[in-house]
Amino acid sequence: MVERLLQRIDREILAAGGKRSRCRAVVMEHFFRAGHHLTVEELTRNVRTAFPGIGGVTVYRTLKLLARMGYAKELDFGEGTRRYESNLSSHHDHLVCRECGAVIEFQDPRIERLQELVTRRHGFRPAAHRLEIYGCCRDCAAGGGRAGKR
Amino acid sequence: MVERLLQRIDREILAAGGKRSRCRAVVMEHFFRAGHHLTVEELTRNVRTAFPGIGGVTVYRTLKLLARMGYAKELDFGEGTRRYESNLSSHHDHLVCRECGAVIEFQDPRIERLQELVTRRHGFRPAAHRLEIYGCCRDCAAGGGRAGKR
DNA sequence: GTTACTATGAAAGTGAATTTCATGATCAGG
DNA sequence: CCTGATCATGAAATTCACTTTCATAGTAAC
Repeated sequence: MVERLLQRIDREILAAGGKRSRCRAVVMEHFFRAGHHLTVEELTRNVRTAFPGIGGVTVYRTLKLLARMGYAKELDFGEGTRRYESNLSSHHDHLVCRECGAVIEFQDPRIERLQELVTRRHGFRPAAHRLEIYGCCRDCAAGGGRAGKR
Repeated sequence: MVERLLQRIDREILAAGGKRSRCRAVVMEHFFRAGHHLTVEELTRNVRTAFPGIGGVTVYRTLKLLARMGYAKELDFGEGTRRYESNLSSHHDHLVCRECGAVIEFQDPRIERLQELVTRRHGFRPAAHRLEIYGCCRDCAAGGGRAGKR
């Protein structure tokens, strides 16, 4: 599943004049296997468990490349550092807990539809949007609020 | 109108142990008089026309102060630099044109209501949200797309 | 005034992200 | 296989927005 995808991306890179590389393959594999919303630092840590020598710069470059190719999306929850997520699943928005940092994905076609209406009213041609709701997740609201989840 | 507001903020600062200052007053006045969505750099440029000597650091500090006091809101349209807007008008969201950088504000109670429903479904207690729709504004879609508007 | 603060701005410091550059891989074609 | 040509890599340097530091100037209370 992920293998198939990596092969496709590899072919695309080759067609564009790029070359295969072990490092990049490892980074991409970890990126697509990992859940979502990874910072570069987190992903670098993960990758290093399997490939200790890898430089953080390469992770940056690989994610930028994936973003340019349309396979990754850059997120910004206002933490001062970017997060990346695979762009393969369908569109969704984010609930971000300000207590523990948990991120819940959600999707609601009614919101999408309303956005259509709003943009049309302003003669605006929508290309993308981002909706983030910040607050307090169920666990944190309930009691302790376990830290360091995400 | 703005004078009244500035007096109120001044009193609040005094009550908190701060002191009056010419610089800060000028920055605040320009901030509240200017439209919206200013970067620190833009506001600094504006302020310098009336008060040439002022340092950018003071503008940063004043905006941070206003944000802490709840009179300003920090925005982030993913440009790599923050924008600030007065927090006095009612809640609204933003249409951001990727061609010319124009920002249109809009408000739709139906979107707010749907967000209520979504968060409740996830046991999430919402505190704030941000919705930005990126695309192409009417002017840019129509023809030339005048640059440097915003 | 005098004292005790706070505000200011130049310069230095942060931290994430990017670029540079010498070195190491990878590919195409002899 | 080699041999170039070119891309990929990573350490170090750079950039850029933003923050902090620190000596000086300003402001308020006495």
